[in-house]
Amino acid sequence: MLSKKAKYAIKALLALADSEPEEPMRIADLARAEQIPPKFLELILLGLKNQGILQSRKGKGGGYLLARDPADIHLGQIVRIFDGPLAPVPCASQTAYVPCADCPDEAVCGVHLAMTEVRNATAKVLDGTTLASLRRKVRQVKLLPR
Amino acid sequence: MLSKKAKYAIKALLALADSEPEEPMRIADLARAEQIPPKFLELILLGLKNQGILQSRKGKGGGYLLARDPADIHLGQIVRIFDGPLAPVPCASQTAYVPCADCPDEAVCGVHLAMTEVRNATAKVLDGTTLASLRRKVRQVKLLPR
DNA sequence: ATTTACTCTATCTGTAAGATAGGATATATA
DNA sequence: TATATATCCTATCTTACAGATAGAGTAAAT
Repeated sequence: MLSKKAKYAIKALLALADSEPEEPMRIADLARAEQIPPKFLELILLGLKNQGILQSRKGKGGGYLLARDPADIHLGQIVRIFDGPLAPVPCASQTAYVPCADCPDEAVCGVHLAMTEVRNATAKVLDGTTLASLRRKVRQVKLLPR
Repeated sequence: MLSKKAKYAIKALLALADSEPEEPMRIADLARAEQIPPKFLELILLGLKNQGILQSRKGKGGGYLLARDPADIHLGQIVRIFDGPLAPVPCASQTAYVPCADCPDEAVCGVHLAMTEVRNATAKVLDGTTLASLRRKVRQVKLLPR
């Protein structure tokens, strides 16, 4: 399951990627636009800032803006920040590998084998999706007659 | 994250698929072989039985055995039993779809779009893997020189 | 009858998610 | 320099769930 934090983070980042590049957005505005509890969003944006995804400006006219190009911000990174490794089991993680204490031989473990495939499939999608590419897809759908 | 229940279930089922087809295995033996807390495994096997994956025999010489052909038991089914839908968000689930209360238009939601891709990639792996196919892979690795 | 092994319900503990509160700090501008 | 504005940061609350254990009940074999 994707946590609310990760979900809200993606929504907020997407909104920022869709707004004026040099114009900061306030927490309160972002929260209202994306239907997110403001104080909760505050925490999330702060986390994203500490990870170098966002930058902030204090005081009047302040707020948050993207610290990097939307084409350089991958969903995989966002999800990992809030929900940890993508792999369903620690022994299948590439970025945060931890062996199972009980497993005598990982190479021959069915769970390890199957879950490594799941983690690779997930990583392919999330590390292959950027804020820019996702925004592009959303826009494409918006143009479609419905 | 894969729950311990789902993980233990897969391990136990794999062990059963690897044992004599008509010979029941006792909870205690299965627990020892797979390093699973016995009373916890008990619950898990019971669940699998109630879902028609396993059958059981009581009394001396009793235990659990597969209720179906290993080629007919898919990992996706097992994971769904214990961990619910594969999709990271309910609005991306095929088997247990629930719309987001706050989402005005799902078709145009970036989270929905990306997470649908993740769910499809995950389902492709897990619904495409059976106890039989997984056992085959494990055996293949076992034959490899290491 | 007795042993064996599954069946079922209840319960316990710890941890984490989701969320809120409120004071501290920095910045713009009058 | 005072004041309004907005982020920064830490603490805390509540609830739910995962993981696990206990123990009495039931059915089958010998």
